[in-house]
Amino acid sequence: MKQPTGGLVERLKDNGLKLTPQRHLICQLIETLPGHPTAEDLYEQATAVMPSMSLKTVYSTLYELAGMGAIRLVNVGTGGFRVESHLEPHAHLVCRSCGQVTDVPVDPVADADLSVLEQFDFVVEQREVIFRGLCRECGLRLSGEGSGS
Amino acid sequence: MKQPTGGLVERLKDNGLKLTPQRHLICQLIETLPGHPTAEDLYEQATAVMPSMSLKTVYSTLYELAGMGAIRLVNVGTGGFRVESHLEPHAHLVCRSCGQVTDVPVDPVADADLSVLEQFDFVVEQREVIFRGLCRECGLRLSGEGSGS
DNA sequence: TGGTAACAAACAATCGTTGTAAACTAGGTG
DNA sequence: CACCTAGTTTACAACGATTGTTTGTTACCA
Repeated sequence: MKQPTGGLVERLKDNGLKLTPQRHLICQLIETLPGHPTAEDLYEQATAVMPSMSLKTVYSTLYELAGMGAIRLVNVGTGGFRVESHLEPHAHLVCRSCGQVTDVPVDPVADADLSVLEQFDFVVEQREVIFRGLCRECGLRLSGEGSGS
Repeated sequence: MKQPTGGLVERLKDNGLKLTPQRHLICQLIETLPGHPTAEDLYEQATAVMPSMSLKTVYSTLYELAGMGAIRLVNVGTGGFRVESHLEPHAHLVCRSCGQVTDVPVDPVADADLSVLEQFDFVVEQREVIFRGLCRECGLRLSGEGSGS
């Protein structure tokens, strides 16, 4: 079994989708850009290389990739979703000031007793853990502004 | 023992805000409506009683209540935020088919070792756990449609 | 070579939300 | 009581993110 680490392009083809230049570029960008880009981020980067790229194409391609499980689209409440290409279970830190999203390579729910869920007859397919607060920079900046002068 | 005004109205007054008829109604609705209403839900219910109610007033009041910590506004990725008047730590079940949000009275992160967070210099103020999947009704409905018994 | 199906582009429309400015309301003052 | 002021609500326009529609454009096949 090959681990599709950088295999977005492969995944597209495996799922019967054509590898168009637009899709190729979007896949490359997803694998290249650090952090959790938004659709808009990808669009900006894409138009720098391929000016004719449509924002609609970015959205369509993201939904195609998400539909085949190659990426995840997460909504952390900062307006718009973000592309998650790192699929192992992990948590997110979301800064309430700058909106930055950081991966925490730990699954806080892993050891939890989830037997309570059974009584809800709810089929869990995915879970999401978000820690909201202030990142280092925003913490320093805000406390500096507040007490300074 | 039903509290006629509930706690939200008190909180408003304690925070120096006037208890206008609009705010009173919104507070009542929040305490009355089951589940996790959206701003739009509240607006619908409110206009049924007070037709002049503006959607903007609903939003403003919600942000005022949230600002004083009387409610929480959670975004579970179903478009728009939802009002959470139940503030104890708990998780959410979100159905990917019908969008229904259900409280799970358990805090799966409670026992987790969060010392990893220290290395990120991130001040956690709040946490959110979401289980995504299919609720009972949607699970039955979809499997019924799919396999056609 | 023309036909066809998949795809991308342009652009308008939609949804949830927010900004603006005008209008209203309650309480205090003479 | 008419008037002032601060806080509040309203109508309405605007906004950012996303989606629908329509019209090309492209690759491929008989």
